[in-house]
Amino acid sequence: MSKQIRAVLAEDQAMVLGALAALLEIEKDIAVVARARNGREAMTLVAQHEPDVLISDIEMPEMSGLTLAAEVHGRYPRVHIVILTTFARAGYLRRAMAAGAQGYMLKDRPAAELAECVRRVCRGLRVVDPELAAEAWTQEPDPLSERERQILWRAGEGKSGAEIAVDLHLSEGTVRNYLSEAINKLGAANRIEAARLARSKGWL
Amino acid sequence: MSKQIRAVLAEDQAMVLGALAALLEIEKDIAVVARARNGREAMTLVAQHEPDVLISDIEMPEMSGLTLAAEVHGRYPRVHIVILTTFARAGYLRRAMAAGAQGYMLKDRPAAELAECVRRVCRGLRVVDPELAAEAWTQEPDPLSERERQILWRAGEGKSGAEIAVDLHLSEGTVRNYLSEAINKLGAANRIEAARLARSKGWL
DNA sequence: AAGAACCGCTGACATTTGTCATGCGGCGGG
DNA sequence: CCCGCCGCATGACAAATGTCAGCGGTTCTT
Repeated sequence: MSKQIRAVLAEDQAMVLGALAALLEIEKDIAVVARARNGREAMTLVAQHEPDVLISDIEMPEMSGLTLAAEVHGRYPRVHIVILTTFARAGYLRRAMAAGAQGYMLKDRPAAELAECVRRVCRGLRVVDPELAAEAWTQEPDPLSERERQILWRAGEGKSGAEIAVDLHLSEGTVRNYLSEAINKLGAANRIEAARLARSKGWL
Repeated sequence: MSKQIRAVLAEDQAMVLGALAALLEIEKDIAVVARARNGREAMTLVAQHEPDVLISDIEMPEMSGLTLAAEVHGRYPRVHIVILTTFARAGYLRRAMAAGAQGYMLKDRPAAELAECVRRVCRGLRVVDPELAAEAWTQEPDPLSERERQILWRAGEGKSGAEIAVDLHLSEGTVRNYLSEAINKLGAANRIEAARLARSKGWL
């Protein structure tokens, strides 16, 4: 029997952080050696403890889990990284893998899978939600142009065509054209649906 | 020493659900007798177990935690209710209290507070985040009628007037009127802004 | 029974949004 | 050089959205 797996946990919601730690502590072969509430704190704690694995959320204040993953992977390549997030977005998965993460877990999955995922990752395996992985390969990359992105973003915030035009120094007609194009590319029925769709794919 | 506190837990993210359960199970005086992943399931399980306390998230599929709270409070007034959510919104708090909840906890708070909150609530006390409570008194109350809420919600999802009309068995004109009224009440420029505003205040 | 307060409906109207065809100037590659 | 592409623009039109005034029916008050 090998030694315990030493884990650092990063998650911005304190209650969830504590709960996840409790969940992992149930496992006799895993020990949570430190807890962080944002990316910067996590970086420090990883440096201090050089754990076997870092389990991190993505959307955190100070430093995103993706940035954190990249930095940790660069400086401490022997620390395995598991991203644990709410968002099943192909774009996030792509970036996580590029940042050197070995695992990408969804908070939607049964609690039991977390410990199992940690173990596998520490044995050098990759663990990715199969459905999401499939989607990441299938999914065409972001079809939006930069302009379309800017415009769709503002539209999603409730701005009118006129306001967006002023914002970006464009004519109102042009804004309508871009919006129409974006709606069409995304197969949506109107700007709102288009914005929601793009957001859900991680393109906004 | 009295008997263990029996709790039902409702939370849509399975991993968080499991983790919170693990967190509570650490306490010797609390037992999680059932776990639900949405409001409807929770309702059934409360009926089956008639627990001492129901701990529920707000934003869940099938049935919102607020609706759930109201139903449970109506049918099983002896079940204490704690709302556990990410959102520090005065409107949510207000509605939770109106629905008969005794506790309103934020997922931001330290993990240790959860068990303590559960104990207090079971002793008949109310537990509310003090900062949020203060804000709830300051803020003007929800100006939206139930209809306006239903309609604004759907509008915020990108549905057209026609779709909403079918959804709610109303005429399209009526939908437009309600929407106009809501936009006006909220001081917004259009349905999207109105929906965002209402959401941010916890009125949706 | 009269009035007030709602709720849902209609019709008319102005404005915003979505779609299309088309034009203009700059820029890079054959 | 000339072609084609790209970003931005127009104009014209249909459809969706926002605003208003007003109508009938129900329920609650008085």
